[in-house]
Amino acid sequence: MNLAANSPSKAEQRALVQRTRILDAARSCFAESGFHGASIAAIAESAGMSQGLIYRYFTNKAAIVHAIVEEQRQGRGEALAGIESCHALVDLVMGKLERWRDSSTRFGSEFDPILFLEITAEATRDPDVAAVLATNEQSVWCDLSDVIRRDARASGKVLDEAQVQQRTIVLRCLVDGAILNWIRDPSMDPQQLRRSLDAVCDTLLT
Amino acid sequence: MNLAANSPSKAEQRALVQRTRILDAARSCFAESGFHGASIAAIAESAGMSQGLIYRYFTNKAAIVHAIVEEQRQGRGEALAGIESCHALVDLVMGKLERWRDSSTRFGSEFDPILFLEITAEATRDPDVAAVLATNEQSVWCDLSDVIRRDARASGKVLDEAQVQQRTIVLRCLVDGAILNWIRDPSMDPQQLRRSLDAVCDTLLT
Amino acid sequence: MNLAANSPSKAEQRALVQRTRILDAARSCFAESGFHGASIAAIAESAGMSQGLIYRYFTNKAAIVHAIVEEQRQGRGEALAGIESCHALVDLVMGKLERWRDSSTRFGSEFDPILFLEITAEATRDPDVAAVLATNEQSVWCDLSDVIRRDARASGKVLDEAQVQQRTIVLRCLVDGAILNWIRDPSMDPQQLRRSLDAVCDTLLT
Amino acid sequence: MNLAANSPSKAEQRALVQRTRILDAARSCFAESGFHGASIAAIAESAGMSQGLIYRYFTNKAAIVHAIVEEQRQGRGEALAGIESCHALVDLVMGKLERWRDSSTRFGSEFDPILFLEITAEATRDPDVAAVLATNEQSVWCDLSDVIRRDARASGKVLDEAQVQQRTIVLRCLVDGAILNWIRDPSMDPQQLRRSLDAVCDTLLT
DNA sequence: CATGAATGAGTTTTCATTCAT
DNA sequence: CATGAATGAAAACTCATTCAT
Repeated sequence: MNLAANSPSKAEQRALVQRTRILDAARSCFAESGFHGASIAAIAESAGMSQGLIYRYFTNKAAIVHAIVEEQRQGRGEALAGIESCHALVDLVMGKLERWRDSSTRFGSEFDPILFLEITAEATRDPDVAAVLATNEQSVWCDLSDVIRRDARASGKVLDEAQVQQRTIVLRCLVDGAILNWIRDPSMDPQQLRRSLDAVCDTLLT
Repeated sequence: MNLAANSPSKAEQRALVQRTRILDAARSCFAESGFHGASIAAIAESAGMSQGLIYRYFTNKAAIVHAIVEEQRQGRGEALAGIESCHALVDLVMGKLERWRDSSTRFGSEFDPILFLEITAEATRDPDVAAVLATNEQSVWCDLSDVIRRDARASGKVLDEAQVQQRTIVLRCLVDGAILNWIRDPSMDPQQLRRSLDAVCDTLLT
Repeated sequence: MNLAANSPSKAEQRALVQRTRILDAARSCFAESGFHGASIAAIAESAGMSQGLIYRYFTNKAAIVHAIVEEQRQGRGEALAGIESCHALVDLVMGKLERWRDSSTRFGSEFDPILFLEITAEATRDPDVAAVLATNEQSVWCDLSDVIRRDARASGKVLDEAQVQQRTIVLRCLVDGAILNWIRDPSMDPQQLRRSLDAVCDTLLT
Repeated sequence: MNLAANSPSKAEQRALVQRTRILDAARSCFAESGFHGASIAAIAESAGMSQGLIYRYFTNKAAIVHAIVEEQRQGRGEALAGIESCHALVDLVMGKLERWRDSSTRFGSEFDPILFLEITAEATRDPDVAAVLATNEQSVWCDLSDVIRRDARASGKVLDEAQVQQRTIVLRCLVDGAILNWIRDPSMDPQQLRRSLDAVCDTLLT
């Protein structure tokens, strides 16, 4: 008997595969047309299945949106988890942005700046999305504060709590602003952006 | 006949009033429901006119969106035009954000951060919107660069072109990031955000 | 100015006409296919208009059902209002049943036994329908009791309240049962049914 | 070999069990949501089996409806078969109605007044159902006539055929009307209803 | 025998757009 | 100039039925 306690059954595996197919399709459709602009029909076609089948795996279009939101939240959390310094953070963000621009076909649950915008906008309408975002903001805040503290410690400085908070805010604004500008101004030079962010990071330790 | 060359006729004046009524309504509907979520019916009702009349002044729903985009672009330009220093810029942005949060009925052609998001997202889909945005980015870039230069001159510093560019990028990211964070994290303390931005502005002159 | 206080405007008149067109179509579709079996598409086609237009006059399919229920309720009330004796009641009911059978194309808001069934069944599911029915039952009860009392008085008898109630129940069951049998057994002889009901009415006065 | 001519094989027995499970589930779903409102999915879940399996035992959803109709017909026949007098009939009907109201989970092949309505309504649409009902009406007619005759004989009266027919009609209307009223007016007092029906039965023998 | 994933046609409902008045 | 009734296409969602496993 290889039916160990938690090993997924064949049916469960298939269900997972299907959910993933739908989410992959939804992600790309949402990024292309927005949450409201993308139709179930488009997602179904992109996923290569009938519209009806989607409703076997998600009760709602909203449920798909929520799943995407949750997925992006997790991705953001995992990415931040391993970050040790401000410069590493800049490197991470710039890397993701460049990888995103290069891949015409974005697959996997990779970070997508347009989805990031879409989710933020949706949060002002859908309370469920807002709730997920609110919770996430707190953990992001903690992660960034830790980065700031670690960075300071590494360079032999001592920051009081007020200083940590201030710098955390700056870091957040910088990162979010970089993402937004990346979208708003596709002609922006990545190298220059990266250098600018790094420069601010340096001053954060002064 | 006082119908001199450029003085608008009565009919033209009326047309302008009507367009403004529609745009006011559209702005609030778009901010509330998004470009796709807001219906012509809702805009018409909010404008206190029939749906059909809207099509006398705008050929399309898209045309209304474009007008709103253009309007916000102008507003941004005018606001930046009078700015003399980084700190004044921070003050301007924070003032707009706080005024927006306080006004339950957002009205007039005031800056709206949600609309700002919506427009950015739409630019990735509608090439016309993207074009307007791209043009605008350049003039914003010039304005911000000027602010940086003026600030430097005022404090007796001399910056080479590379330094100006780098600081301009930082300024842009900070401002956009502040707007984004304002939406994503409604619990954020405005005073703290303002102090953080001011702090970075100080370092920009060091 | 012929715009007297309550005289309906042209628009209101048109709206009324359209509502009536829809209700006429709905009545016949519902009678033919049942509340759930009849589609909005069928009603729209039967009414000779687009599906979308129906939603200008009724918010819901449920709203149409409710309007039909209300309409039948009123019809029943008005019909009962003028009844003076049990025999007149039997005559009324039988007349309506025969007229219904004869008219292949049932128009107007005439009583329809199949709708009557459909409404009763729907009341067990839709609380709104149930509420209308419950209220109606009371007024029907009063009307029938009055008929019983008047009949008794006319034949010089005195009935105590318990007797009135008992006979009212019998009357209700007889009428409803006649309607049900009329549907269940299309081969039933109307004359015989009428005689049977009349016979019971006679005994009610004994 | 004990597989005598008519003894059902094990497979046949199983098939019977499965059919019964499906019909039990269908009955309760149909009573709750109506023939159109109840989905195969709901029936399958209620029966604790897959949707596909249902189609091994019934070709159609319509086939299930027909089976339910047939089943209720048989139940009605069997119930009437043992009836000796009008009062016994009233007792039977009232007993079934009260038992139905009390049982929150209606189960078994017990009589269900809502199903009774649903079937009658369906008969006006589905010719097959209408045919079953028509045949049934005749046998019910015979049964009721017999009850009338027996009752008369028991009380030493002689009725000519016309009288028997008239009273049979009254009996049918009373019973059907009682069922209909039971549904339409859930606040009705069972005792009073029973007394009223009994009172009419008494007059039928006068 | 049994499953339940999959389909496709159908459902109700919405909405940008047009046009007779 | 202004209305708002009307349309048709498309949206989200449901469901009876089939079929590979």
